[in-house]
This record gives sequence, C-alpha cells and structure tokens, in this order.
Amino acid sequence: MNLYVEVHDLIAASLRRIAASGRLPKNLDFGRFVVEPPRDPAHGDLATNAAMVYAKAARPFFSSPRDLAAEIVSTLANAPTIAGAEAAGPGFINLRLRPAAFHRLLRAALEQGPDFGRPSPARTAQMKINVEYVSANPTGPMHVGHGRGAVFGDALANLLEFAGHRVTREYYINDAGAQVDVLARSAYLRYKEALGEGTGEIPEGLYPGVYLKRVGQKLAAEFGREFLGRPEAEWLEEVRAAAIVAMMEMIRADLSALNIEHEIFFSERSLTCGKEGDLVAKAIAELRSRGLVYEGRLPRPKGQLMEDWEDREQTLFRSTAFGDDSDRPLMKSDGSYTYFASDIAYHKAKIDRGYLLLIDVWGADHGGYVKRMQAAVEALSEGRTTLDVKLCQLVQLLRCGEPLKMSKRAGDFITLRDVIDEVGVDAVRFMMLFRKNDAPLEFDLGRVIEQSKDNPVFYVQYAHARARSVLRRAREVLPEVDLSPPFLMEADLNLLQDQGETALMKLIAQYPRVVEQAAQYDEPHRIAFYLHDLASSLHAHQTRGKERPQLRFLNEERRDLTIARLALVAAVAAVLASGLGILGVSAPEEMR
RNA sequence: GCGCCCGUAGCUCAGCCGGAUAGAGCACUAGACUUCGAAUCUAGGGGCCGGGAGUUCGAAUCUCUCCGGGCGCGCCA
Repeated sequence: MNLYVEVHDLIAASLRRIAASGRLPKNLDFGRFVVEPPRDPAHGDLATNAAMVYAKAARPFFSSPRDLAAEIVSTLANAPTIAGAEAAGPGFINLRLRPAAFHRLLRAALEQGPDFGRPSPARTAQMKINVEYVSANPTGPMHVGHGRGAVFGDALANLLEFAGHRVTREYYINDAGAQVDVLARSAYLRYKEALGEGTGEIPEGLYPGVYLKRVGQKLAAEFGREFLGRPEAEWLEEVRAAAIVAMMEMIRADLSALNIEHEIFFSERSLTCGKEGDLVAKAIAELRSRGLVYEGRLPRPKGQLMEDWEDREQTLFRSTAFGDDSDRPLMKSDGSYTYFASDIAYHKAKIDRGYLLLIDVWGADHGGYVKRMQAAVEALSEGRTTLDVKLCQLVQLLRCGEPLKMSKRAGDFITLRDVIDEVGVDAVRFMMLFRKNDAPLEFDLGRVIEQSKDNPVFYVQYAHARARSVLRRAREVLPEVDLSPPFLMEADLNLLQDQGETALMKLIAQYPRVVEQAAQYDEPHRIAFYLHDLASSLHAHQTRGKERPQLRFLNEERRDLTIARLALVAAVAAVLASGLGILGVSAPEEMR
C-alpha cells in the first residue's frame, strides 16, 4: 500500500484519457513523471511534475504546462482519494488528499506491523540477488572500515529482501595467495613461542598481532614439537590451515556480535583445490575460447615510480573490450594466478548459481578494481548478469572530537570488536548507516553513547521507547480498553485534527515510498534519515502536549479521542520498529 | 600523467535519474517542565551549493573546464 503509487496511477490514467482524445501522444513513458511530497506544506499533500514533463509532447493542444496541468486537474475531480487539485507555479499539480487516505495507511501500519511498507509483489520485479560483503582477509581481526562494509552490506541485504527479492548473503574468504602464507609464518613464530622457544623481535613483514598467540598455543597443543626446526615446506600447509580456521572463527564471532550472519562462506582456495578441479583454469579457458584472453605486453604506467618494472609478455584478459582502461593480467610471473583470475572464477561460480544481480560491497581503496570485474562478469554471463559494486568510504574514528591515532603497531590497533564492546551493536549499526556509503564517515566513540539528541541512535530509539511508554501508560489509565492493533484499527481517526497529528499521519504514509526508493537506489541510509524525521515529529508533538494538555495522547474525559490518538502512537511505533528492523537496530521498549 | 569518488551554513552531513523560497543536527543566542519519558521541544541569526562556461522554460542536481581533497594505477588482496 503506497499512496504515492496510487496517485501516480491516477495521474497516468488521466494522461491516458487525454491521449485517447488525441491531444497527447499514445505510449507515453509514465516513468518520467514523479509524485512526491512537496517541500512546502502549503503546496498540499502531494505534488506532481507530470504536466511539465509532457508539456512539449502536448503541443499544440496545450500551449503551456499550466494548460495541461489544468486539464489533468479537471479529470481528477472525481477521484475518491483526492480532495483538491490545482495547477501551481510553472506547472506543478498540487494535490490535497482526503483524510481517509491517510487513515487507510495508518490502519495498514497497525495491521501489518513489521510488514508495513513492503512493496506489493506487483511493484517489484523479484530478482535472485547475491550480496557479497565483508570478505575481510582472514589474517587478523576486523577493523572499523570492515565494519562499515559489513553493516552496509547487511542492511542492504535486509532492504532488498524486504522489497521482495531473494537475497543470498555471501562472504568470500581470501584464503589463498601470499597473505595467508605470511599469516602461517607469523603463526609459526607464536607456535615456537608457545613451546618456550625465544622468538625475539617479530621480523618485518610478518603480522605482529597478539591475537596470534592463541593460534600458536593451539598449534603447540595439537602438534607438540613436531614442526620445531623443520623447514617451512613441512609445516606451512598445516599451520596455514589452522591459522585460517582460527582467524575465520574470530571474524565470524565479530560478525555475530554485529548480528550479521552470512549464508555462504566461499573459499578462494576451493576454486583450485576443490572437487571440481581447477575452476580458475576453466574460467580462463572459457574467456580464451571467446577470444578475450591473449599473451601480450602492457605499457608501463605513466607518472608513477616503478623501479622494478620489467617489460614482459603475460596472460591478459581483454577487459578494455568492456570499457576498462587497460587489459589485466591473469598470471603472476611465478606461474600462479593473480587475485583477479581467482576472482573471475569466483564470480563465474556466482553467475552459474543463477543470480541476475551480483552486488559486491568493497572498501573505497578497491575502486580501481571495479571496471575489470564488471568486464569479467559481463563477458562470462554474456551480459545477462549485472555486477553492481558498492564502495564504502573510510571511517575516521574520533573520541569526543579528537581523532584517534590508528597506529600500525598491533598494540594500539582499535578493532571493530573493541568498538562494538564499547558502544554497543545498535550504535555501531545505526551510525554506519546514517551516512551515504560513498561518503567518508566520522565515528565518534564519545558521541554515540551520549543519551541526547546529539546522538541519532539514541534519538530514534528514544522516540520508539517513548511511544511504547505512552501505550503502557494507557493500559493503566484505561485498563478496561483493548489496545491491541485490531481494536485500534476501529478507532475514529477523523478525530485526529491537530497539525501535529496530521503531520505524523502524513509521515507514516510516506514510509512505503521511502522503503521503495531506498531499495531502488540501494541506499539504506534513506531509511535512517526518515526514521530520524519521524522521531523528530513525534518528539515535537509530544512536547506540545506539555503546554497544551488538550493535545496529550491520553485524555480520560475523551475516550474516543484517546483511542484515536493511541492508534496513531501505536502506528508510529510500528513504523519506527519496522525501519529499525531493516537497519538491524533494536527498537527498545524503554531506554533505562 | 590516467581512472574513480568527493567539494552544500563555523563543524558533521542530507537533498542530486532537473522543478516551486536550498534543509537537518551540532555549535551560538533567547525561551518552555506540578500530570503521557524535558534523555525533549520552540524561536533566532548564519549560504556567490568550490570557480567559470554550457544545455534547459527551469541547474545544488545534467555536460564541459579549471581549482581543491581522497582513493587507485602489472606479477598485493
């Protein structure tokens, strides 16, 4: 149920009638005009730009956008939801809706609760979507930047699911390549340490993190002194495997602390060591069979120092055929695959599982990698599957306005887990989402635990708690009245006449539109900002009741009015809870 | 040098598939609690939307260009 969609349909029908009379071309693209809340409330409840959009096409039957607007207005007179319509400004049509329209939405919020705002199946072209997010290397604890991608990806997955798509949440484990060998060597040092062997300084290039001590102890417990003094080739594989398992356990525990659960953990190593043979080789062969892989030389990048540049022939993927700036190597000089080659095979695996849309959530430092990956997906799927990459910008950690120094030394590294433990999962999630994903984010550890309006997490949760508090109080004041949603739906909502009340009703009616647009543009932050608006409206109205007691929700002398107001409060609470739910943030009953 | 992202109030940021007088929070100033949670609210000042050009009836929004910042640029992931 979405008022904006209903009115859009009404206007479209009106345009169709005008077209039927020959004064507009047939087959107008109705996606071109919008129905939206006007910026200025004096312009009514809803506004549309339809007359301006089609003014050119309407000539010579209508000389101006205003003329066409007037015609559309005249055809809307009988529409049941519309109380008034007028042409305004350069050709806008301002619409006022009958209160019943907003009442209908309010009742829907009560009736549907957490499902309110879900787009109707007819509106959503349901898709099988894969969202790959986090995918942090299993070489250490996650940092705050990973956390942002994790929360964004998770909320996006929630949002797309809410919008009716079939979503798979996936994590790609980079458990192949040089980095996990470094991990293994670092863990081996801790293994020696656990057996009482002095390790001295951790050599440059190995991971110094103390979190590896536990891995070393585990290895010592499992293998005893078996690997001591042995050459690397004899222990590397087992140490590496054990270290990766330990790191993934740690990462999964951190994700769990963020209420994030992936359905699929896909191992990079399994691409070459799995049952199905070397999938990377197969993917490359497939591309080669299409003439997209060749042996050649790349030009040396300009304007950059490359002291160890060696001009040599290599195996290249012709990504320039799909808009990339350069063709990209698939093999390293030692004969192993590049990361890109593995990633091609991985994305092929996802394509083969039947997704039409792949969404990858990456850190901004991988921005240069987007085009080549899209090229690969386009090539492998023959254009059937789209790869959408969402880049998350950096997170700047602050404490009460002061930047926190993020030293490379392991000792004073602030992990994601540290932040969750300090400020709580709700604050982390909400703050990460209270910003566009491609804008840098300042995260102030001091501010997000403040219980004040400075802190948007608190502000929104508090609004929900306050609304629920009113309902609890109502049960004391009106113990004999049934305050369940089915009963509240019967309330006489015409009694809600105050501007604070109507403002809240209009915001409730906006929620389905916000959800739909957030899903359409992959922007969960729109939900967060909407919730902040809704919370603000509720706080404002509730405070008005301090000065004007007749506006309070609970009025013992006017039971019918009180029940109507409780219906409103319950609906606001339901919408707040629904939106917070999509963001993965809790909606507390009280804030104590 | 090339590619991508960003530049909006003192600060942090919304708004951007063109639309009416550019918004919010913080900070600042002045106010509002005997009763539903003042953990809140109300009001005020504060802006060449980085500069310039173009497209358009109309540009913060689209295009080009310049300036400023971030990220990336073969065999790291």
